Amino acid sequence: MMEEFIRSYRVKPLIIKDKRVLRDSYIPSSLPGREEQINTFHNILADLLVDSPPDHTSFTGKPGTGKTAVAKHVINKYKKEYPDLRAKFIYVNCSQANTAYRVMYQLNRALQVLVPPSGYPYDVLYDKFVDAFYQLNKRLVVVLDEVDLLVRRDGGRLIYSLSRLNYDLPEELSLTLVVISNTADFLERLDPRTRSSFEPTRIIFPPYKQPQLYQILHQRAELGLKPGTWENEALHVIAAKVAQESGDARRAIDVLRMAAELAEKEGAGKLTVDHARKALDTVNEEEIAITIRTLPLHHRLILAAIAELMEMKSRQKVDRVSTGRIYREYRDKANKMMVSPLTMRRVSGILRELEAQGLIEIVMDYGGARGNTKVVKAMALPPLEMKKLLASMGLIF
DNA sequence: TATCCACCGGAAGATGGGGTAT
DNA sequence: ATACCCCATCTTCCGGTGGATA
Repeated sequence: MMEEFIRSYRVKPLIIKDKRVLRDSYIPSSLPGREEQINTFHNILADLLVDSPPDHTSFTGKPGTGKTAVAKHVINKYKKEYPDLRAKFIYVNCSQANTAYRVMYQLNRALQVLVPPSGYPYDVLYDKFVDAFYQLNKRLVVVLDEVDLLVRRDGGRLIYSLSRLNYDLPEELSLTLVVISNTADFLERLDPRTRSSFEPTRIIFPPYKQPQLYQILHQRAELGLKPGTWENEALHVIAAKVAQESGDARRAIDVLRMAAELAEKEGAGKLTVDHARKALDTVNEEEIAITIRTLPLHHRLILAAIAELMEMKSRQKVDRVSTGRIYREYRDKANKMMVSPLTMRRVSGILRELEAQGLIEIVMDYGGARGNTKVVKAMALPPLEMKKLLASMGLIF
């Protein structure tokens, strides 16, 4: 068995030419279906060519609609074509830098200022950044990717202070913000003060349609797989399914990679429709397993409680899986494990977190005299499988 | 039309664990 | 050792909320 395992990985790849191309972090030289967005953003930055400040810009669209790729693509182009531009581009991903302090830390680092990653007063970092900015004497374009994660904690104070900064700057300096977010209403959720000093040009990223997804997959296959090792029909199958469920190019590319790996492992000479179909299922389950594995203890306990109740519901033993019902089930489990349970307020919040991670589906139930509550409508996996998965991670019931 | 259920979810504060500077 | 910083997570407090019911 061990030998078999080793052999399967020592086999010389027959299909995959360049694995990096099959990852979503790879940025190809052209982005099918996003020509309009590229054009718009390109034109906004064109102000830099006549040394005037570009407008603030916001990118909005669901995950996997090419926002980050377009931003990087256009910026790379400027860097390459106009190396002497009196401007500097800074990219910050707010999924890691999700507080004002950490963003400021990144900005300082980008300007070669060394500051500690924590422990300092925020104002000191801000002042150091402004000093370095003057010193640099170039226009700045700051990209804040996944900015919703920052705004959720910070309430937009950083965006406010960075956009306000422009009013104090001399003619030859400017700071342009490019904010990238997954939610369309993120601008509306900023506080009014911020919104009046920060009015970005909006670029919208609609989900990919099937033909565009096919083009994207075809492009990746051409670059990442050896010639003649795939059936075009397999790409069509992936494109069709993904277009129908989400239009998420990242997922489509993940599925393609998984399909190629499956074909490779089987020793098949070609990536077929069958591999595509199998990959569509596998990717989903694996993602769920990974998400659950990284969940903190109480999240898991709550998920286990939900699985328990959902199963009972399918046997008509429970009529609805509501917050209060979940809470009591969870509390019992926690007590049994000698863990002190969290409060209901917290559990209510965790339910929203589990929903955001795609593990459960919630609907509000306005039950009149029965009161209002969240009700779990569905889980990402059937309750029994969910229980099995949780049990395999050391949670015993 | 007032009441009331069973929660919702914002705000603010406590807690504890990371850090720097002196 | 002491006095500051930042920050994620959780608790406490509490004013809503939609619609069935009286």
